[in-house]
Amino acid sequence: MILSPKIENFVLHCGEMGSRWGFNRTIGQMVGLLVIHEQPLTANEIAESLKISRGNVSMGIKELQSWQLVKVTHIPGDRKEYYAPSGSIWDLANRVFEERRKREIDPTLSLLRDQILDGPNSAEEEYAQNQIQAIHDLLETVTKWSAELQRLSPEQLQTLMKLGSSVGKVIDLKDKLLKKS
Amino acid sequence: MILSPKIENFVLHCGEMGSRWGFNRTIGQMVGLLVIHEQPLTANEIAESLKISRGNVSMGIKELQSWQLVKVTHIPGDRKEYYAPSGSIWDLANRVFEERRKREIDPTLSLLRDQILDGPNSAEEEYAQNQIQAIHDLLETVTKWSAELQRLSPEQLQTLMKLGSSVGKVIDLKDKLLKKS
DNA sequence: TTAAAGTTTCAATAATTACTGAAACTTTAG
DNA sequence: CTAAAGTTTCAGTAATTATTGAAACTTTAA
Repeated sequence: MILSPKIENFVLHCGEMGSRWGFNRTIGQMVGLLVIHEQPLTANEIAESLKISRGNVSMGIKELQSWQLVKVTHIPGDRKEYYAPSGSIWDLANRVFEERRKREIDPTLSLLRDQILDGPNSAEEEYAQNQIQAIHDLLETVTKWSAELQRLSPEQLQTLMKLGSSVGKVIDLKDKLLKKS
Repeated sequence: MILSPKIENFVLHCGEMGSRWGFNRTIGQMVGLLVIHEQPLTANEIAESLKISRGNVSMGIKELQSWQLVKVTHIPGDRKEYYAPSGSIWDLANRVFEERRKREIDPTLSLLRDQILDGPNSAEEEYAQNQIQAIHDLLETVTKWSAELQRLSPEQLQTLMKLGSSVGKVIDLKDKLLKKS
C-alpha cells in the first residue's frame, strides 16, 4: 500500500484541510485516501498507508460513520471489513454540509428560541433582545434553505448551481413566477 | 461590566460554539459580547467582562479584524479605542461565510487545479484523476455561487432566502426565464 | 521632552485534543 | 467448544493550541 507521489500529495493535503472541514488531520487523510482509491480498503491498509496506529483508524472510521461518509463492504470468503466512501463526491459534500449545519447552527437556534420566549428582563436588555431575534431569524432562514436544498434531486441542484450569474435575474422575475405556480 | 444572566448565557454559548464557527472559545465570546452590547466596548471592558487577560483581548481583536468583524471607534476627548461589530448581524454572517470559503475551499481548489494540469501519471491514476476532477468541479461551482451571492444586495438575498420551498419551482421554470433574459 | 495612558508582543505555561499500543472484546471456522 | 482472525476500547502520552502576564512599544497631553 505505497502511494504514488501525486496521490500522497492529495491525501496529505486532505489531512491539512481536515480540521477546517470539521474533523482532524488523520480523519481528513482517511477521507482523502478512501475517495481517491477505486477499491475499498481494510483498516490495516489504511493504517499502513497513512502510517498511523490501528486503534486510530478504528476511531476514525467510527467518526466517519457518525458523519455517514463511509460504507462497509465485504468480500466473499474474507472476513475483513472493507471501507469505501458512502457515495459520490457530491453525496459526501452534501453530508458534510448537513452535518455541519447540525453542529454549527442547531444548538444556537435552540438556545435563541428559549431566550426569545423568555423576553427582555429589563430595559437595557431591549437591544440585546433585538439582536437575538435577528440572529435567530437569520439562522432559521439558513436552516430552511438548507433543508430545501437537501430535498432537491442532484440534477435539480446541478441546474440551480449552474444558474450562476443569472441568479439575480431569477430573483427579479420572482413575482411573475409565483403567480404562475 | 457585570453581565445579566441572560446575556452571560448568550456570551458563554457563543464561546462554546466559537470553535465550530471557525475561531476559538475566547474569540467566540468576544463576538457574542460585542454583538449583544449596544455601546462599543474598550479592550479593558472586554477583558473584565469575560475574565480574560488584556493580552488575550488584544490578540482576539487582531484575529477579529482579520475576519473583518470589528470596527474601531473613538470618543472625543478619550484616547481609548472602542470596539463594535463591523455591521449588522447579516453583514457579520456574510463575512464569516466568505472568510471560511477562503480558508476551507480556495487552498484545495488551487492544489486540485495543479494536479489536473499534471494529468494521470499511470493507468491506476485514471480513477484518481477522475475523482480529483469531480471534487474540483464541485468546489468551483460552490465558489462561483458564493461569489454570486456576495454580489447580490441584502434585499435580493432576503428575497432569494424567503423563496424557500419554491426553489424547486424556480428551477423547473428556468428555461422559460433564461429565454426572457 | 517626558511621563502617563494605552496597546502589542511573545516566551512560558496551561488546557485541550489527538494518537499509540496493549488488553479486552467479538466473531467465526473447524 | 476453542483458537485464530479481526475489531474496539481506553489509559497514558504526545502534539497542538490557547492564555497569561510582564516587558517593550506607541501615542499624546502638558
